[in-house]
Amino acid sequence: MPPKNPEKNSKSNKVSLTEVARAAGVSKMTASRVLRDEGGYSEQTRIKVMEQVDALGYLPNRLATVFAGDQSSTFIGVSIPDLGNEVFAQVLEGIDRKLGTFGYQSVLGLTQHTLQEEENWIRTVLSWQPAGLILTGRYHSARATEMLRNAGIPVVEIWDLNSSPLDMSVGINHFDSGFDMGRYLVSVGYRDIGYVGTSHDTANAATERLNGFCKAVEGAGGAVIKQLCLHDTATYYPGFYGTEQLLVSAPETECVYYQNDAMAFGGLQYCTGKGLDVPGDIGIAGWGDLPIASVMSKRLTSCHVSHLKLGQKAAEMMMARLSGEAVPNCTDIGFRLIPGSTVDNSRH
Amino acid sequence: MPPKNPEKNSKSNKVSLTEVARAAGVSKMTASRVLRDEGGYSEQTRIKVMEQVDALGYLPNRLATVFAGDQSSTFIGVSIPDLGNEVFAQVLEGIDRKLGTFGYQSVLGLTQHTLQEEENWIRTVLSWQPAGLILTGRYHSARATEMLRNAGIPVVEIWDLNSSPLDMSVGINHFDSGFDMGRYLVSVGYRDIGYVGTSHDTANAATERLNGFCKAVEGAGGAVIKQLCLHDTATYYPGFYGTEQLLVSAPETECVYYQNDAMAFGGLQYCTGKGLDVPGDIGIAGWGDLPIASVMSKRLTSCHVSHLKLGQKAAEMMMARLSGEAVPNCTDIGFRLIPGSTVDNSRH
DNA sequence: GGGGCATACGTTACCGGTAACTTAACTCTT
DNA sequence: AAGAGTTAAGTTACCGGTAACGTATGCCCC
Repeated sequence: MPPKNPEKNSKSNKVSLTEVARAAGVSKMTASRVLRDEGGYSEQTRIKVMEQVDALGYLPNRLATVFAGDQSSTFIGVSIPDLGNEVFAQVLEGIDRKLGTFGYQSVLGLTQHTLQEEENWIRTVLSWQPAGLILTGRYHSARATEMLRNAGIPVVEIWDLNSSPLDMSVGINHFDSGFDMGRYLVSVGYRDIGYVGTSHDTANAATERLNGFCKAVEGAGGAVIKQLCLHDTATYYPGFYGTEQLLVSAPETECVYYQNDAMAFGGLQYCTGKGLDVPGDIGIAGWGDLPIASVMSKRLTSCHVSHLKLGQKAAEMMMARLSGEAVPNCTDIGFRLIPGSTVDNSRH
Repeated sequence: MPPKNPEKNSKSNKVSLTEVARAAGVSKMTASRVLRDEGGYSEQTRIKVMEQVDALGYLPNRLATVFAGDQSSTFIGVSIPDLGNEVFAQVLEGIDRKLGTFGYQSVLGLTQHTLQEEENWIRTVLSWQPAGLILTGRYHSARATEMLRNAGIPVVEIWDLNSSPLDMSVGINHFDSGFDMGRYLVSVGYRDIGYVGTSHDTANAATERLNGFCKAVEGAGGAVIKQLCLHDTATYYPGFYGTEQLLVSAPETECVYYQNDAMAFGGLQYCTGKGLDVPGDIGIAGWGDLPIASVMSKRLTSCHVSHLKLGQKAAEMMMARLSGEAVPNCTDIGFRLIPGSTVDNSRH
């Protein structure tokens, strides 16, 4: 199995159509017609060819077909920032499952939230002639944008809703989702509010949520008294220690908004561990509505987005476009604020 | 951007090496040499070619190179059961990140824990001439096994340690990990023990953990009084309601072993919600050691496996093999029992 | 009974690169 | 000054399929 002996092994066990045809005593064109069920051959010939296909274990080389330009590939390049964040794993699951039902494959790229990584990946994946690309985020480097335009293949930008996408876009309006949460928290009576998130080297959806959040809070008479942007990943433990940092530097904080549910959950655990009552002493709100919420006795105040559906929708739009259907270039899958019980809605 | 007009669009904006060469006034062989930095051309020529590469936005077509058989592809097919399970997402993250550092790409396949899905995916992905495959699990259909042998490419089987793998294997011994937990639970004094997991249509690692667990428990004088195998996914909520079912049908249960941490966490939440003291009234043990454990005040009794490292190791073994290095065909990355505080180790 | 027309093939060319070989123009020897 | 070696190219063939076209039968029907 190891390719120890390149010159011997490189072609040794790969059976080509030519070999099948020779074994069956027909031309490779006839064998090709049989395999593609194209007609123009006798039943006898079909049987002869299929016998050899089975006997030799022939597997077609799709590279050759695509390369020859007779059809496009069934690759869809999919870029995702990271899979440590459960929501992105769900998105990818939705994408790949849906693509699979159409006989397409995901070629994965983890871009670690950086445009340079994304650009490098785009360059590589385009060289494999994918049928289309699904990219997380609306921001791309100038070179990436140029390559995408030149590629002439469908592109779906997911996550951030993008009213003027490169091609197609599906997601939610993160500014609005932050805004709604800000308005909600102030409406139930919070004034001094903190934020705990992580910093990235580039504008992203979390930043837009924060922007929307701040605008709503300040517009409604509250104040975002402290914004903590950790140089860390947006998971449980940074939420935990970030909350400690926040409460040390701003002990008057009445409520904390987190970049996502994992961080919020870390914060919740920090607070209860310190003997603080949530939401009596402090309110906690996250974003994303993790599956773990389904078993929590205290429902986390959050914002629900169907990540699986988002992925599925992206894949569906891609497939529709590839089959020539008209596709709206911008699809909002919506979100739903979850009041939960980690903020106190009876402060008034 | 949409491929509306097939005959016009199919080739329209894809610049080939021939066009670059013509524009630069050289033969395509010379252009090829420049792009591969092969030498045998003047500095003047190099500049002329590179100018045209930039001007025309030329991207090489790797399909052609691989197809011509001059080098192997940089695709690695990666099959994963599902991404809803956080541990598999971590494995995939480890794989893809490591592959990325070598310039390789993952072609994903979500096999939903079924051998038939896996077989179908293997057939398809092999037609793309991947450089190698990384498969989750040691069980494959007969046809899949045959295709894998014929393919003549490296294969890494991950997750279950496999002493006689198809080619290479990396993972842990799940039987032993279940065995250790069984022995531990009996050693601290539990006798009537329950199990909550999910059922699959095929033998898998969770089944082996259960087998090891039962053997240890029974060998040490305890009893697995009830095994609940839900027809559901192995996540939080099934752990929650599965625990209810278990405790209704076997109220004498002193301790519950779960298929994984997500289910165990669901069970923990069910028990505390019902006013049961954990571990005072009932013990709870899981498997996998989820990241969320880092913020829990009560550490879940579990079994730690470095899933990210598992993925990285799999990718490293693949890369080592592809570069011709000798690779041990079986690598145990080990596990570590986490006593935690959801079982009572002072019952004696 | 010969022209028209399916049917069942075979032949050729091509996709975009690269290996292997060839060629033309220099440079350097002896 | 002729032969050898080097440099910078160009030419040809090939990978594994498929589109487009060519061709040899057999059959029917006026």
